[in-house]
Amino acid sequence: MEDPEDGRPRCDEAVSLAFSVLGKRWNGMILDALSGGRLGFSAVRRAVTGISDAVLSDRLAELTGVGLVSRHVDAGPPLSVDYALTGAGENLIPVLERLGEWASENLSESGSTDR
Amino acid sequence: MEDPEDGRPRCDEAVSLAFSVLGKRWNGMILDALSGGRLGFSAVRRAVTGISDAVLSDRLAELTGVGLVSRHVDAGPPLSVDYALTGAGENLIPVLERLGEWASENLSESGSTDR
DNA sequence: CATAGCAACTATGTTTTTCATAGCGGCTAT
DNA sequence: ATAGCCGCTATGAAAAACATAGTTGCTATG
Repeated sequence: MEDPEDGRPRCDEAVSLAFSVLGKRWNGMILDALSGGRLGFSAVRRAVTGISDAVLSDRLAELTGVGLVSRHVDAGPPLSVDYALTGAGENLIPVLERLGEWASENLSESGSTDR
Repeated sequence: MEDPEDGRPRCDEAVSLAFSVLGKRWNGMILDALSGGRLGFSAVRRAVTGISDAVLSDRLAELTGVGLVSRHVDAGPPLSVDYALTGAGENLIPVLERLGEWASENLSESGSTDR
């Protein structure tokens, strides 16, 4: 027998699921950057200050993998690739806004110039 | 002179600030675990499945440092320490709930058994 | 045309984080 | 007395993130 609802506090599964993607560095910021519309690789890099090419490439692939971002290639001739939020990704936008409000009201700019 | 609103998309500063703390592994889950009330070190560890002592210790110090969690020691004799959300931390709860809803509606359980 | 530059990545090697495991001092339950 | 829980800290290994350089394809400049 396991213990079904044993009263012991636990982190909510859904929240845990959310942070399996948002709890990794940059992911939230990338999604936020894309909330304004589709962007090319370099545009995302510029929007998310501090991220490196290698990591960005990795993150975009990951976000695409979980279905929050879609990748679209236009074989021009001037080949161009752009990334955009999927429906699931767009649903996150309002939550990100709430998060932003919370941060600016409850988190001091200083505090963690860590890393 | 910098470029004030130059039209180029950028990740919102507030969101970026939020993820400077929530974008680190475990932090969001720890805060969620504490949303139900104060907990001792081991209780948090049990609530956040998978975290190790060393990392938990680190994260709690960090969250305490940015003012989201408060640490309270009761020198019993049976010495006990507990952690609780501060006002700032509590303000995050509703946002975490939104995040949870979003995750269960838009994120598939599978997908990233990463790490 | 040659040189330089941008876009979109990949490759390489180093630095940081995160991790599992072990241990410690104080107290309690058996 | 022995074992066990609580709240941590120490240690070394594994994984992630990082800066930097290089690649291919196309364009803009001289």
